[in-house]
Amino acid sequence: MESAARDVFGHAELRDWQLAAVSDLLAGRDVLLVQPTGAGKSLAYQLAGVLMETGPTVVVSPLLALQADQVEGLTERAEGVRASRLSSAESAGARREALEQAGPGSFLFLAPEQLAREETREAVAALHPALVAVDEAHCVSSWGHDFRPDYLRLGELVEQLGRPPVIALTATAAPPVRQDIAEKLRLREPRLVVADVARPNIALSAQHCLDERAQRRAVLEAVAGQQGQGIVYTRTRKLAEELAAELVGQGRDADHYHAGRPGRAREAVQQAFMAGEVDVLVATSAFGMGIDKPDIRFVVHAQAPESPDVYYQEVGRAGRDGGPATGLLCHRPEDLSLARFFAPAVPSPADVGALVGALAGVEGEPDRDALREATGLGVRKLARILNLVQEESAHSGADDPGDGPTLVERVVQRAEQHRRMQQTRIEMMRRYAETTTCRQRFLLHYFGDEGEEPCGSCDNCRSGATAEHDEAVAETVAQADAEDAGWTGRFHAEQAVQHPEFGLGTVVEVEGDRLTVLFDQGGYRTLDLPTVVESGLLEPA
DNA sequence: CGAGGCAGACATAAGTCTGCCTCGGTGCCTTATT
Repeated sequence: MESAARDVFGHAELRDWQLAAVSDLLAGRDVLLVQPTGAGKSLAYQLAGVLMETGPTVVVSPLLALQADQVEGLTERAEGVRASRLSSAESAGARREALEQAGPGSFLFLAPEQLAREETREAVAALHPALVAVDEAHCVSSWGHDFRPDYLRLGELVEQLGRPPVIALTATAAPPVRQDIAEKLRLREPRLVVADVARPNIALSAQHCLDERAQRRAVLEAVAGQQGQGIVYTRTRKLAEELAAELVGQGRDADHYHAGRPGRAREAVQQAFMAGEVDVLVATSAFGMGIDKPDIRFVVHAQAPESPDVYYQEVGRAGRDGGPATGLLCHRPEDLSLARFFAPAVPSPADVGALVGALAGVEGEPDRDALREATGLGVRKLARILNLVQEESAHSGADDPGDGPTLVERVVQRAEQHRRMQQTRIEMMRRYAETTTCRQRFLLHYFGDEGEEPCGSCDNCRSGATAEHDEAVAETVAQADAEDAGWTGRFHAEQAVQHPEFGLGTVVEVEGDRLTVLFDQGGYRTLDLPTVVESGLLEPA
């Protein structure tokens, strides 16, 4: 491994986790790798790929532009390594050539939609791939459920490739996202390699705004006080354009980026930002995936995003070089209404029933055109419901038991559960915005890290609010102990618990007389500890 | 879920108010037209 890293990639040394991941893959074991961008995540699958002797490596990657970058980077950096892309943008000739040249040690990049096409999948399977890498694997969880449903099929599709070892890679993933990835990709007892998620050089802060005008003013003032390059994230395209125009009016080199701009303009803006010609990029969530720019000094959110997951991913683009950086969230409660609107809708029992009916008696992979014909559902809705039905069938069978809930009911419940999870993530985002304690620590706990030390650099730590909060918590506990209240010390972070309504869960955080639990069924919930203990609601599982 | 635009009511001038409607983020892919 080390000589291949040196000879092929020019890397003198490998990190321990890279060695561990590669040797697991070579031994045939699946890996789930959670490491920040720039840490050398890609090298793990690339090194394993060149060492595979029986076939090529298939890399599933979400964006065509990202695939192009990866292909280019790999061919340039690695001595004598073949890499190509398979997408709708390639001519028939280029596709044929890519498939013909894909031998052992080479790399084939494609989107999940390509693997979902029978023709492509069969051609790729015939190459007997020795390894599958799923890059930006959080997309499985964040996009699979509604936006790009083929992401949810990856587990099944990879099995049809002969099921070589699979490595899933992502920069950030909270525990339920990790579980979702492992489940949906059908990973087999994967080795979990998780990096320390702390980013101590990013000074976090949040500002509550009373109305839209105050919110804009807060953003513009924050940017005016910043040196170096930065990103302003908005939730709508319109706001991105307006804020960029105002910044230009103030004499800043600003521009805007969103999916509504023509492809060429997007490319040009991104390049200008990477080259340092644009100071402030005002963007929707369209900007960022695959961006590895070390010297972004600030990330300002002009509106609150839909979850701490998304927030940390976006704010985490600041200060990759380890130098000082800031992350400011300008928020109003109304921001989250947009997030609620965007949460995937629960399909109606009638639609689910129509699909379940149309599926009756169908063997193997159903013909989607025929299903659309039979149900009258649109492509997207159909894909979403079909995923839910197949998930539920795989989980507890497609047959309706005599007395239990029917398949249709179970599918609707599954969708409701997913929506509930999403809603509680929104609620956690609200709590982050409004917290009076250390923001870094809040996020670390959310991502499953137990550290108790405050960061010292966020707004709450600097104002003394964290210290005040921690003192009050300690006092509450001390007083309860003095009164022998009986609820202190009963629960701790990471502990498995059971709730009569929400089912199994894991304690995320205990703060004095409140605890936050992540439930499999109910999502994130904050409970009153004395009540919980008194009524015996929560049992250690 | 909430913001913003528009029409119409109200009432007699250019304004407010109400109700109704529409819109809002991420990207593959395919196919038809310039």
